[in-house]
Amino acid sequence: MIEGLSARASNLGARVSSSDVIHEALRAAIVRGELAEGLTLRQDAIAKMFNVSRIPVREALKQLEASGLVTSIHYKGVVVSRISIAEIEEIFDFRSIVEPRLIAHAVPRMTAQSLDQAQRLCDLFAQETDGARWGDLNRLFHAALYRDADLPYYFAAAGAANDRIERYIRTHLTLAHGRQRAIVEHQQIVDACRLGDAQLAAELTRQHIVQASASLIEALNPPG
Amino acid sequence: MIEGLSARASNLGARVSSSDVIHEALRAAIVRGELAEGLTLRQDAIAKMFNVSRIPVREALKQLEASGLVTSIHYKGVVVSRISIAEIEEIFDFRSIVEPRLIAHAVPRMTAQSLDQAQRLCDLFAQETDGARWGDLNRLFHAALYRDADLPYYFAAAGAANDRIERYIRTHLTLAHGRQRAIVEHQQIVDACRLGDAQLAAELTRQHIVQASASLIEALNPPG
DNA sequence: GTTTGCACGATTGTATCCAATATACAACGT
DNA sequence: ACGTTGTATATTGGATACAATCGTGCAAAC
Repeated sequence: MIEGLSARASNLGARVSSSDVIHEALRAAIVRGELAEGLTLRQDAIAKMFNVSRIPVREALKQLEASGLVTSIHYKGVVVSRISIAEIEEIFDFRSIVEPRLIAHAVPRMTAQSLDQAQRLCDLFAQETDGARWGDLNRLFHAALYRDADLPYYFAAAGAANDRIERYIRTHLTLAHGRQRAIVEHQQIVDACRLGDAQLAAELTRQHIVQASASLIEALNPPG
Repeated sequence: MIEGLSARASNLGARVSSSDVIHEALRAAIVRGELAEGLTLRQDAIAKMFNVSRIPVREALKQLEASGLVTSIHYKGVVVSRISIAEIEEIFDFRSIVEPRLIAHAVPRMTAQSLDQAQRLCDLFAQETDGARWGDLNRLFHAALYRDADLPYYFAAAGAANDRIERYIRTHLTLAHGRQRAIVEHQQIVDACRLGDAQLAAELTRQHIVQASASLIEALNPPG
């Protein structure tokens, strides 16, 4: 009788609050570099965009503040966090010890399905011509490799670290040199996973991150 | 002329909002285990305690949610996050790779003043008779060792990881065995720092964390 | 010309109020 | 007795309204 409904049923209880929607939208925009560093985010303007009051906007901003993507100044507003070159280096360094641990743990647990998906994302990344998509595909690729690690805290920590520097990774990937190198290194990592060599996969991941950091820092540093 | 004021000047712009005060109070209470896991936090009750409306309370709760200390369920409320033994192990493991990096970086930068303070906290920890203070002193001790590393992202990451498990560290420290061992290991770490041996300090820190994890997990696991 | 005081608008912080939803329990039929 | 339905209450999510504060421009004073 009512079983026919189940296909159309949705989990209404899982409906997200406005503040969560706004939080995610702002997060994505900041991470992708669509909102420049130092930009002040006006509560009223955001509220109007989403057609809500300022209350959920403020809650979203508090969440962003907790993850460090914005900084708030009393009675002045919140601004998209600035990040120094030293901090970028530090966060890359952080990734270089966290992500190898993730992939090393993931390799022995990796299903053929996950491996296929990683390979597919690897190929898509190599073939994609739209520069705006490279950042997304890069992130999806890495996430696919780490998912089977079953280390939620590490996974979240790596994600948070990525959020802080993804902007720069994106610009890095637009440099022909950086992207070519990433394509090669991604394939090497996938191959190591396919071989089941966790140590190799970890070391390649570490080098991949260190390389990216070095070449990005070089590009960012004022020539002289 | 006006330079004499600088010592008395305070950053008025940094005046905290109600929501920040509430956030910090809740955070401290959860971290110390004064608010049990699974407890639902009623906005109204908290608002009355602080004599404010529910708005700043909700903002504080959103911040806590972002750092994982509470989980929110739509239209039901926020509850103090439960944490599984597997997660506790994972977070200890995370600390065991992050904190050695911090101390290794700190050692060559450590001032005599920091070293003295670490030694003082180490002694205070060993002498303190009030069990409720052990957790605070333990945390202050570790923070003192990491401060000079000048790695704000690592420092914050270690702090966040600690927040999630500090409750359990506290119970661990109330076990005579755990505390005695911590006292010895703390002194060894300080000694390594005084010698300027970054590698040794890092390795001792790693072992300190691994030991604590093992003994705590053993205590938590249902006997059988 | 520079500095000081002040009024005004813009913006944030918070209180109060309303709507949406969950939970507990009573009423009811079988 | 048992499960179902209706209803009251508690609680959250969000809108509106107001207070506190900041920034700016402008005029007055020196």
